[in-house]
Formats: sequence, structure tokens, C-alpha cells
Amino acid sequence: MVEHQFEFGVFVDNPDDHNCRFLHVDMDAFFASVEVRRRPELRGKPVIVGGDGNRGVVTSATYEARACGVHSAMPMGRARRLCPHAVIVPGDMRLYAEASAGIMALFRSITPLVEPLSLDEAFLDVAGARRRLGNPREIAVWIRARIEDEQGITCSVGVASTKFVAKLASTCCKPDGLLVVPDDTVIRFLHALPVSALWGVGAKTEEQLTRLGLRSVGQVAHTPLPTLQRALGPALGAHLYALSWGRDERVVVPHEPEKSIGSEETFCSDVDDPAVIHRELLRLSERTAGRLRSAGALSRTVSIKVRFHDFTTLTRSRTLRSPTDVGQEIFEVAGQLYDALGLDRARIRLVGVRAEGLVPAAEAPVQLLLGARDRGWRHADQAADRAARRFGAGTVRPATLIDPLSPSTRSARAAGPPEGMRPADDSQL
DNA sequence: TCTGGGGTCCTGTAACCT
DNA sequence: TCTGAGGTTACAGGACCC
Repeated sequence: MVEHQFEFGVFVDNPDDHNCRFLHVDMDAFFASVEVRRRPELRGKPVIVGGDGNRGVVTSATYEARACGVHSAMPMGRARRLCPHAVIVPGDMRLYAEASAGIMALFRSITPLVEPLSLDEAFLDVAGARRRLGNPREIAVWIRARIEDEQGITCSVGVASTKFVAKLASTCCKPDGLLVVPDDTVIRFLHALPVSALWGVGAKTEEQLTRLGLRSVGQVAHTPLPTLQRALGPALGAHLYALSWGRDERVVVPHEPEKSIGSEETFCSDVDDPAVIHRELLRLSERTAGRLRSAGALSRTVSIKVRFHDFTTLTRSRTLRSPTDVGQEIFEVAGQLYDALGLDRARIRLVGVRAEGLVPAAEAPVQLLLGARDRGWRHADQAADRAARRFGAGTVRPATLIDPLSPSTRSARAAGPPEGMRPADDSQL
């Protein structure tokens, strides 16, 4: 366990944290740690969690595997070559979600101002918890101990007066660390970091900044704002300039409504048969619609994504006359958008369906189209939802998706039974 | 080396409206 | 009726995050 404060370019003890209301808590190698907790014989071994198909990627890896150069998002084939003795685990989202729920509940016992970023990390605003639980550093120490006790996994915590710096701090002290960055050390802390540490700088933007001769956050900070904006666009330029001076006005937002819901699937080998693509679009449309209904939302815009064998990607979208959460209606649009591409047996690697422009179902009375039956697909979907709740997901699904002979639509991710024997809605996984 | 799946946000362009 | 300016919306693509 490591605990630090950053000051004068070095880590020291006993920080001045009175302005540091934000905690960023990040589990260490979360999925892999949960797997090790479940199978203690894996402790101390390189463990990789990820799709085991020929097109899978690493979703999490223990630090023993990372020592071999393995990292998340790496193609599984490459990870295997780098770390041939690693134990590879397919992943169990249900288990990780369960562990995550326990961790988030612990956070909410400290403050209602908890903003989960994903299953394994969250921002906390602890300004209101000081009187009860002590200063931010003490709260961070307590959280780390409780998570280790209750979940058997370690985490890293960054403490600062802005969300951005708190997040950087937790990254810097990984794994199993605690770092407080007091206000008067923020600039020194930031300016020593590489540009890639800035939120919003990925590979492409880093390349652009390098072309300008900018490699550190300090160099970005000392570049005139108009120069950054000319190179990166007005929004990104201003954003990076503000961050480089530690300016980040964002607050902790406990719940943001979703803006889109979608599903996509990579075929285990490229597909050029339009009938197979249509079946997959139907399956993804049904899955997306089911998730819309669970979320109590309707969608105004349907979009599809098509990725070809060479990784080039197209998206097409259409806005509906009235919003929907009905699988057949989404599929109709998705199918039309796909047909309008006019593809002639192109080799397709992935298709996706996404519902955008979400509105709460309660606020958007569904309009029946002229000539439509008053008990149509919507009622069929609702009946299927009821059957799913009672008998399990996928109990009722479109007949075209019940085809045990279907040859090639199995995804790289699903290593289960044949397509037709698999639940149509595995969105809870 | 050969790239998942879930998302958000930004930008440029075109169409549409006033 | 035509034209242009300016605002809004839809759409497509890309970068980024976990």
C-alpha cells in the first residue's frame, strides 16, 4: 500500500487537503482482480480477461500479465504471444456488476454525490462528509481499507480540488495507492506530465501536438490559446488549454440520463450474405428495443453502423416521425438504411444498431400510425418482456431468429451454443 | 499486431426555415 | 418572386473514454 502527497516534484506525507473535495476511486485491474478473488489459486499469476475468439481483445489483465507488456484493448492473439503462460478467463459481467454494486453502495454511504464513470471507477464529492468522517485524505484511507476488507480487491484513490486532477492523481499512484494533490502543487504536478495525460488527448491528438513540438502539459500551457485552437479546433483547443492550467469547473453529477442505447456485434469471420446481415440487424434491433423498454425510454433516431473487412466504417441514421421502443420498428428502419447502402456482397466484419435522441417514455405518448392496428408489435414486445421476466431472457423472440441451422452469425464474443439456441437478448451480460 | 462493445462529444456539411 | 444571411436541425464521420 502506498500513500503520498505531491509537493515540489516529490511525494511527501501529511498533505494540506482542505480544498480537496473530489476523490477519484479506481479499482486496480478490476475484472482480473474479481476473477482472482473467485479463484484464489490464480493469485500472483498473470491473468488475462477477454474474448477468447479469434477476434477478441483484452478487457483486463493482472499486473503480473502487464509486466509482460499486456494491456487492455490489446488483440488477444498478441497478448497470448507476449504472455504465453497467462491464464485466460472469458469474463463474467454479471459477477463484475455485482461487485461494482457493492462498491458503489459503499460510496453512497459516504456521500450522495457519487458519479460512477464505469463499473470500476467513480468520482465522489466529500465536502459534505468532512464533519462526520474527517478530512478527504482520511476518507480516502477509510474507503481503501473497506474495499479491501469487503471485496478483497485493491483500489487507487486520487484526491484534489478538481475532478480532472483527482483522476490524474489516482492514475499516477496505481496500483494500490493514494495520492493527494494540494492546490498549491497542482501546476507543478500537471506540467511535468506528458500531453497524453490530458483528458481528451488520444493517439491522434498526441500526434498533432507532437507536430507542434508539444510533448508535456507544461508546454501546452505555455502555447498561445489561438495556436492550439487553430491546430485542434476551437473546442478541443480551449479544453486542453484550460486543463493544462488545472482549470476544470465540472462538478459531481450523480445521475445523467442516457443519450443513446445500442448494440453491435463483430462476426467471427467476415460475412457477405445480405440475409445473414438482416438477421443480425433484427437481433440487434430487438436487443436494443428491450433495453430501451427497460430504461423507460423511446428513441427518435435509429442509426446503423457497418464495418468492412478493412476496418473502414460507415454510419447511417434516420429520424422517425414518432419515437419508438418497438423492435420491429427499429429493425424496419435499420434494414432500410442498410439496403440503401447498395452493397454488392461486400465483406462485412461488424454491424451495429443504435437508438439515439432518447426521450422518457412517460413524456412521449406513442402515436399510432394511420392504418396501424391498435394491438401490434408494441403489445407483442411487452408480452415478450413479461415472459422474459418470468421464464428468462429470450423465451419469446422473432421466428426468424430461431434457426438452429444458422451458420455464421455467432459473434466473436459468444462462445456458447449455436445462434438459434442462444437467448436473443443477452443485454444484461 | 490487427484491432470488442458500450458510450459521449465535436466538427463539417447540407438542408431547411425565417 | 428571387436572393442572401443567419439560425437550427439532421446526418456522417471521427476521436476519445472505460
